[in-house]
Amino acid sequence: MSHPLIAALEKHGPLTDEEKDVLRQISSRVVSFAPKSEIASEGTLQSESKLLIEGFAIRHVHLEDGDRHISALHIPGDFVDLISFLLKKMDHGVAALTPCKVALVAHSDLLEVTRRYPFLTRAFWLLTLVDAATTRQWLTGLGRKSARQRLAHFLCEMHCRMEAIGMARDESFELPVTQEELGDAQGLTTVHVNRTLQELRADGLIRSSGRTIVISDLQALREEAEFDPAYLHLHQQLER
Amino acid sequence: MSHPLIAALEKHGPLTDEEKDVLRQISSRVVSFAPKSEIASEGTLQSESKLLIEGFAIRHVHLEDGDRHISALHIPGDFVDLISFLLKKMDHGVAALTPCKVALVAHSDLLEVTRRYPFLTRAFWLLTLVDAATTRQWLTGLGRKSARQRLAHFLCEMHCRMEAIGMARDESFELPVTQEELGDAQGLTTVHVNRTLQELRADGLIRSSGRTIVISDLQALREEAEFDPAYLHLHQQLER
DNA sequence: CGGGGCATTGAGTTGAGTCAACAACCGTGG
DNA sequence: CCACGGTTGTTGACTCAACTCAATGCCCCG
Repeated sequence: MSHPLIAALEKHGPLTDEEKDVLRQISSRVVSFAPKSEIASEGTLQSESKLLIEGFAIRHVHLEDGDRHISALHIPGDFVDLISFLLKKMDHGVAALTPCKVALVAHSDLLEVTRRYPFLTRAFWLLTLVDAATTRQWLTGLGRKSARQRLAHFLCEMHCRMEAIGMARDESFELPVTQEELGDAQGLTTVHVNRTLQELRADGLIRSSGRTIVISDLQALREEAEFDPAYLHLHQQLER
Repeated sequence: MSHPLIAALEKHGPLTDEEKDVLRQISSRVVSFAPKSEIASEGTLQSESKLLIEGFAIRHVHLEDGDRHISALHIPGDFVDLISFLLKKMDHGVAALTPCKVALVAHSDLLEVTRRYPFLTRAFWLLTLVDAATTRQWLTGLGRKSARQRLAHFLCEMHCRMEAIGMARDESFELPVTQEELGDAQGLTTVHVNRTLQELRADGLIRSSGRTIVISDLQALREEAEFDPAYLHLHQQLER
């Protein structure tokens, strides 16, 4: 397997050998996290950003009444808290959903990169922009779409992203997320998630057994959800 | 009045004279937009980013059923579509709410800046991160807070941001937004916005006449909303 | 083979939406 | 200076998508 960080950035433009070397150097420290453990806690100061190499993680915040909200689901290759490079204090937490392997990238190294490698800098910046675009997409869903549309949209998004990193086979992929977590992400209760998923199954749009999602009718699901993968900017090219 | 772009970036660290010159040069082209006109349209390619100098603007998307969602409200000093520098194709539109003055910053100039001025590059990047943090905050509101809390939170946020650019006097500020627009932003209907605002007024948290908002009890409003201005990162300093 | 997540189901409730008037405000043209 | 029409704000009556509460079933793992 090629280096996940290099792979992620190369989608947006070819890298020089020197740049690749730099990326390998700054991401060589790898640590593991157990499921449910916090990779970066809300309110803390970070001195390194974390690149998810293996496993799934979420970005979440806790409200006073004990409620939780999940604002992102991260998959391998995601730079889960690149934002903490410039916004030192975490305004949300990041937690492992499954066993995770994470590369620690020191902020001091990132600082050096921004001084010397403008192209890499823009590539990193781009990653945070795509992240933000995804958040906006979720926002629109929560603001104006039905539970059914939101879940459909979420499944389309995950399918697309998993496919992009080679973790979807045909129309099926692993989604190690409970219905409770789905609800916390899409602003729904567990009960309602359950019923809505049943509807999607009954209507022949998806099949799912345990953690495996199979999209039976991608076309129809995307129409339901008004899903257009453009916002993921999977093929956005950067100028040198 | 000092230059709005310089003012915005200097909050995060002192700039050199050279850097200030560059900023002045790249933002010297200023154009006007009438209320309701589109500053940048959804789906189009941009070759310049737009800095709002005067007036209010929104970021919005339209859904198939004719519904609209507003994902941001921009005030003077905001770089409304800095993201289009790297994500050329707009995944949302930006429209003027009031008469607006906008500085056009060519993407080619931004590219040059990223090549030569690492500190400015990081400062620009930071702006997009704060923007994203705000979007996440709205997301959490839509996902897990009541209409009342969301509106309270929105008012706290606007108060804070307006104060930061010197456009709030004491606890009052202008908010040239209709109840319909408020609803489109916070995922509510006009009717419900109306009733909820009345509640906030009745409970002595705010007063409002026309476009002027007066926060009567800032402390109480913030508690209601669980508002913590940290996410606005108004004083986040950047290293050189 | 027993306990702890998860998923599912049923029944009753509610925050927010819908629909439909009506009132207040504001700029414009006569 | 006023009448007019369009936009925005307000109200009332009714509906419904999603929530709450409370069981029950299921499956995996030790």
